[in-house]
Amino acid sequence: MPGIDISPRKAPRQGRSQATVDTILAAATRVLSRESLAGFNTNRVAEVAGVSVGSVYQYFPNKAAIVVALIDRDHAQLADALEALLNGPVRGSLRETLDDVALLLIDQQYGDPVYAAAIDHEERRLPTSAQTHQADQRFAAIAQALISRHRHEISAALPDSAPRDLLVIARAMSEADSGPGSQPPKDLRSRIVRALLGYLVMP
Amino acid sequence: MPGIDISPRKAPRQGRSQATVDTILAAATRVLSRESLAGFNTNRVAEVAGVSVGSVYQYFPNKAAIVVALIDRDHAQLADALEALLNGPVRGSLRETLDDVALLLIDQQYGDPVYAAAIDHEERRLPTSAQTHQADQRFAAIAQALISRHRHEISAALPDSAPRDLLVIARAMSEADSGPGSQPPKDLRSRIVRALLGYLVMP
DNA sequence: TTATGATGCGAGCAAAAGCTCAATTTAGCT
DNA sequence: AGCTAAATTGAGCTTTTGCTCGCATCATAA
Repeated sequence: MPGIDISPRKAPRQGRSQATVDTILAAATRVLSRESLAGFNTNRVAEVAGVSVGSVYQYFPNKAAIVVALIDRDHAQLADALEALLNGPVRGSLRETLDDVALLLIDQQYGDPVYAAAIDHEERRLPTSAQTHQADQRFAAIAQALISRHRHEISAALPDSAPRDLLVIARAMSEADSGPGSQPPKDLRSRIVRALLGYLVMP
Repeated sequence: MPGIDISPRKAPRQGRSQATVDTILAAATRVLSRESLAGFNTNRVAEVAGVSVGSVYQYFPNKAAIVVALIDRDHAQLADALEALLNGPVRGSLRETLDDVALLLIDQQYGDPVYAAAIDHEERRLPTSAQTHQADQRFAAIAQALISRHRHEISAALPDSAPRDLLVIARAMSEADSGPGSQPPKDLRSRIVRALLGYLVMP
């Protein structure tokens, strides 16, 4: 089995085809949200999108590529939100900033739990696109900026992989046991802050 | 689709059938280890085990049940190892104990990375068996014991879900980017300890 | 208008894989 | 030996689903 090739088949040139691509991605989101991964197949996506399967495969070489496109979109959105947070007008303490970050991640996870769980799941299995790599670098830079800004409150002997560790910890805690329709535990936000802050200030 | 039923089909009564069950589980482990989830199917498991598919379905109602059996086995082994650690003759400081715990988790993850990744992946998707629930309770008790024993070094205002958080954090960090054949980063162990200890001592 | 390429269609092919079941063999017991 | 139930077999049924391809339609420019 020669890996999964997710390189795009063709780029949309006319306006209507771009609209088709958007419709397909929106439909894919809806299918994942309503029927989870179990109900996610290309025929169903086409049906919900109101286009034919042929059109789907005009722009996506295979099923995986659709999901990767969703992953990339979500990553970019999250990176945007985090950057807006860090570069925004109000700059609070380290704890306040981590609190905001935690809220962002929780919202993303619990806003559409079934969809988020499906995406999380597929993220581990699918090949990483160039855009995914790009988003990862943005995440690392964001964490690095946060660390630099508050270095006086933070352990001097921080591991090199601290940025990545922070993301891993925060995401894992957000994802842990978020079943369909469940509300986030009231103390989840403070627990995430505890973990992140604890990691950072440990001497 | 009424969820996945993994209740056992029949219990082996004779010695040879117990051996068959063991052989099937061993084969399933090998298939996951060598060919990952992509190559994991019931026909292949039967082939590697040297039995017929029919025999597989004599004891496992469906493919998922095979994986759940592996998950339960691994959880039980891990809980055994952790209990041995905590109840063992040598009782070190909190940091030393966490260091041992981290080593255990890393060994489990990197000893057979492809297998471990596959199991981790399926764990999120499959229904939890009674045994899984039992193992979870053992994990919680282990963490609780650890916390009680070192409560003088630990924040008094620890969240109720601290035991679960510790496990989530430690496992997520162990699992993060362990590709096939890769060695664990030299500092992974200390980073896990940093995260756990940081979470526990945060005031 | 007409030529050309882009876009869209959808029936259906082909492969994969989960699982069944009627027939057969083996083990344990009297 | 003879009987019964447990255990095993494996060809193949059935369903699912990713994906193709020949044809139709639409947009744009000359």
